[in-house]
Amino acid sequence: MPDTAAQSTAGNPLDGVTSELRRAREQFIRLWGQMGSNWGVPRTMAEIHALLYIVGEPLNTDSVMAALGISRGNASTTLRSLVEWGIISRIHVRGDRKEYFQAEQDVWKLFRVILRERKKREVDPLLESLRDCRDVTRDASASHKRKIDPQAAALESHNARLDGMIDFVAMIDLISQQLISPSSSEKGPSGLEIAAKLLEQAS
Amino acid sequence: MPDTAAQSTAGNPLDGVTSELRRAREQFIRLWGQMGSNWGVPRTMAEIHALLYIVGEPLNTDSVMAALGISRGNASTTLRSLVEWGIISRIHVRGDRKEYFQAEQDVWKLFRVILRERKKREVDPLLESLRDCRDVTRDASASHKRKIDPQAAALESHNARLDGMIDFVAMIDLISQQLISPSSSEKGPSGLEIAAKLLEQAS
DNA sequence: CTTAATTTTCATATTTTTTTGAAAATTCTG
DNA sequence: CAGAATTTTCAAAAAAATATGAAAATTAAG
Repeated sequence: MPDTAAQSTAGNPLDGVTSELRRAREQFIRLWGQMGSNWGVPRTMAEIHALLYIVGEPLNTDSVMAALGISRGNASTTLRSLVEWGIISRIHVRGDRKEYFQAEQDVWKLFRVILRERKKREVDPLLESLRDCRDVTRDASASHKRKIDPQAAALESHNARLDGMIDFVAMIDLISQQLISPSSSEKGPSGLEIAAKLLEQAS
Repeated sequence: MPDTAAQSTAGNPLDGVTSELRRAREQFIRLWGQMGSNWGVPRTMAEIHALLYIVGEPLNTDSVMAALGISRGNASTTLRSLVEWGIISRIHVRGDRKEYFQAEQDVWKLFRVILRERKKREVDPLLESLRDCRDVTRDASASHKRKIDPQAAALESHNARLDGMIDFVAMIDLISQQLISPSSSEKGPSGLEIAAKLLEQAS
């Protein structure tokens, strides 16, 4: 018997519930998967997360395979990746040798985790690279300025644009830091506080 | 002669400048393209935007093709898409029949445009779909509560989770609206004001 | 209206991303 | 430690996303 979801005997968490509940779960999973691919997250990754979030309780690999109709390799790889992102956690169920996975249930915490990871993996490296890029024309600008070089103006405005972009990304970086910072995560609804702050000026 | 960038006779805006400037431009374009694909934007789309942003002046389709080494079809389609997003604009140069394109130079404006479009295209439909999804189990919940149904608890917690997610997305939606709103865009550095507000609480 | 320049379209090709599944590695269990 | 259950790996396959380029459509100019 090939090791695929179709033939698996593991319980499919989308079975054994009322048809409305099942339909709602499937719809949510589809939605979340779609949204993921809009934002550069592999569909299956988003779908597994959606499944674990909406089912609420820990599931093992076979259940995930059965619920989403995906292969063991795919499930294994994607689950691991989700664990690495800190979006789901491994759970050990007493009396069962299989590993279980469960999703963070606090949506604001989830948001903060994703923000932290994307900042670390994408924004920080981008900022560093942008600064390296800025350095390419730093000395050139000085040397051209002394002569009355025809390229000087182009160099000036190029640097201004690059600085504009760097300042912007640095600001995004700083804001992310604020949203991620422990003070935001330890006490209270946290993310909501920040949101409220932002919305104050609506008046 | 095939209609490709390699054989094009149009001026490549990455030529005819000092080697530092050229290198800086190419590096920036690569970076921005990479960042784009991290966030679900086709690499070429991000690269064209990067090119127009960093060169600063309007370029025609042939120049874009030459600079990035892409086909006419690709350039045409992607430029159009960027115009539809409101990220670049068409420019007509007197005495030249060709169309030129130029990128918004204010990074905060660019940010607001992208936010507006992603909200319109992705967040708003998502929210609507999530609410539809919520409706699937709205009546069910009521009818099951009356009997002492074993599914009632599952339904309850499912609805709670879905509501949590909906509230979150609604909040994101509201914040986006604030950042996009005319009051943010008409007077002053705008985006910066909001950022400052966010960072106040750092103390 | 005709002609030539320019832009758009879209079937096909290419590239990139994602998935599969069986073998290998690992981890429990007795 | 042996054996079985479980998880991971990764080469190959499939699917999805992007790009090409030549033909068709459009647009400006004479």
